[in-house]
Amino acid sequence: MVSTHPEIPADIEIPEEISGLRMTRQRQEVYRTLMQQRNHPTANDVFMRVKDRLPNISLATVYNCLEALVQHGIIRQVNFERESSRYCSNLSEHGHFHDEVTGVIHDVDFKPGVSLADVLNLPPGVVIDDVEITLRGKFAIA
Amino acid sequence: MVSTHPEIPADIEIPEEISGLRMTRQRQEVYRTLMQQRNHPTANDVFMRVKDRLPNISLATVYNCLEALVQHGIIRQVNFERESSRYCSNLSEHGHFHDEVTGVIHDVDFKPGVSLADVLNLPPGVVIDDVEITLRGKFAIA
DNA sequence: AATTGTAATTGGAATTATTCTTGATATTGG
DNA sequence: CCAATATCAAGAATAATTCCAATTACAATT
Repeated sequence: MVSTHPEIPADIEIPEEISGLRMTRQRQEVYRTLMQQRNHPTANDVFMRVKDRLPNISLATVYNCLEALVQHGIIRQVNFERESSRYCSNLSEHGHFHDEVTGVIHDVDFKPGVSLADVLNLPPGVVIDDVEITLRGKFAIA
Repeated sequence: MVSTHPEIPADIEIPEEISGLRMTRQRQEVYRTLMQQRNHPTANDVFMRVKDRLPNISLATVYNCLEALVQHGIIRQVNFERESSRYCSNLSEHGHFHDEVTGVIHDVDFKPGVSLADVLNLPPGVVIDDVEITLRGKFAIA
């Protein structure tokens, strides 16, 4: 099943600091946007949305904030082909299904209890730090 | 196990036409390079290598050739994060393991008989056209 | 409260991979 | 052979992202 996100309150309480990262106003707003807008927005999408609350924020700052959040494991960066990076606050390990018709990206969860090693012939002795699973396709005409 | 490639002869016989694509000299050389150099070269890597045989070829032509070959399903284009695209003549369905230490990319085969649907909770009714599995990690210190 | 050092932000310039454009060249079908 | 079409080369253009230098904010001391 596609993961459904729990309802996100319009205003999220964001702590002063998350895993060692100082949460400045800009970072808070970037993070809040990603919590609320779970459709994998690009940096520019986030920029436009955050401007409502911080009209003076610059795109470079949005990039900086996104990078800082990614570095600290607070959000995930997702790449599709050569398109703009997208960002995602869903930290649970999951893949992405990219609907070729609508362009919408759906999170796809792993079935419980499966491990990659069950599926792939990994080189012996590897330690996997990160996995990216991307599917492209369409919905069958009903 | 990591897929090993069969030995590639230094000079490969390349037909005039592959799956409807006219194999011009430039496309032949680009393709030959990918057959011989199986370490997932970038467009620029291919360019530099092909120049030995076709000194007048341009980078734009290499891009054109690569795109034509990808469109006709003769090679695969692989993306890692936001890096330059890489190209790959291994058409069997496989994933990639990106060694963070050395930068080397290893092909990773699926275990026989496994299907993605066994592993992922796909949205009902989807038709998957393409799968991309990318792992990042390192070799454990022996 | 002022000071000092560090980190963050801004705005614009720079970079990089890739695509586009245009005119020249080659190739194929009639 | 000639016309139509496809391909190529060279460089310009583009788009996403990063870099840079100059402020600004913040935190910890004094």
